[in-house]
Amino acid sequence: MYLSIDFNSDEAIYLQLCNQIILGIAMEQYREGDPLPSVRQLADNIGINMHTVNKAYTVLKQEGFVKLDRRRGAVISLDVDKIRSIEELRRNMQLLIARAICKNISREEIHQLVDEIFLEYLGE
Amino acid sequence: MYLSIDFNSDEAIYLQLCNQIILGIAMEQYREGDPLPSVRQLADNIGINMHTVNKAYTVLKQEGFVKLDRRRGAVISLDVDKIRSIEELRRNMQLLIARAICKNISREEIHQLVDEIFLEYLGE
DNA sequence: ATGTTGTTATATAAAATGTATAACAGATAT
DNA sequence: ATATCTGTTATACATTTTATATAACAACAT
Repeated sequence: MYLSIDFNSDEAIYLQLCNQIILGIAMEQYREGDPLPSVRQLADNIGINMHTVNKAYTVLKQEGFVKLDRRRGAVISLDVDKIRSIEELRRNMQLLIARAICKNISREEIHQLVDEIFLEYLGE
Repeated sequence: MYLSIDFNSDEAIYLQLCNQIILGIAMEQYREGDPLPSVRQLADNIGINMHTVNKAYTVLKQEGFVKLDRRRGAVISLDVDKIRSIEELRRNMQLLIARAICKNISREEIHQLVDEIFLEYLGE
């Protein structure tokens, strides 16, 4: 479990946690059913407060990446609401592509970037 | 100048302004050299504070989308630092794609989405 | 001169973020 | 049973971010 937090980042700690865990799932470091560290363990490990980790886990639960269980703690559990996910992806992608167009980045360059990232994640 | 602000959004007003203006540039509603409304005009128009608009304009300047001029106000002016822009795009795209993979969205579906958005923006 | 720019300063209020303790109920292992 | 581990909830506090409210300034246009 390699979670590196940048305390000087302008990004909130709990969001950094969310993003890195989602990256870990995408890169198949974590799989369905795998447990995450308990909020107290992870907080101690990183050197932050328990509630910051708890907030990250709560967001991940809300967004359908983990389930929280009093017995086993936080467990990777993917709830795939594909329609909703694509809607959200489209909204965010629109903003990224708008910025890209303003910076003279072409459609082809974006396609290539997408392929590179998929290769990096899945070797696909 | 259609700028619609959602006051109930969790997204900060000045960021909504930034994003909509960048969308406007990408969709070629605004072109290089076009003036934006003055901070006071736009603030009055929307019904928000002058400084909120000023912050949006300052961020847009910082990110190379406009130049600010005491004479003419804010003017669309694209500073294209392509290398830096691609780095930023890659970082953000990595997060989007990680989320997409977790939600069983395929590489092909993302390519299609990119094409749809380009069509929407540029008819390209 | 008057009015418009962006800019800067100060002050205030609300919300978001992160920390610090503490306690609770459910589950597990001994 | 007891101790220990879960997530959960509550309270309190400090800091930062966000947004507003006034006010004034220098540069420029008419």
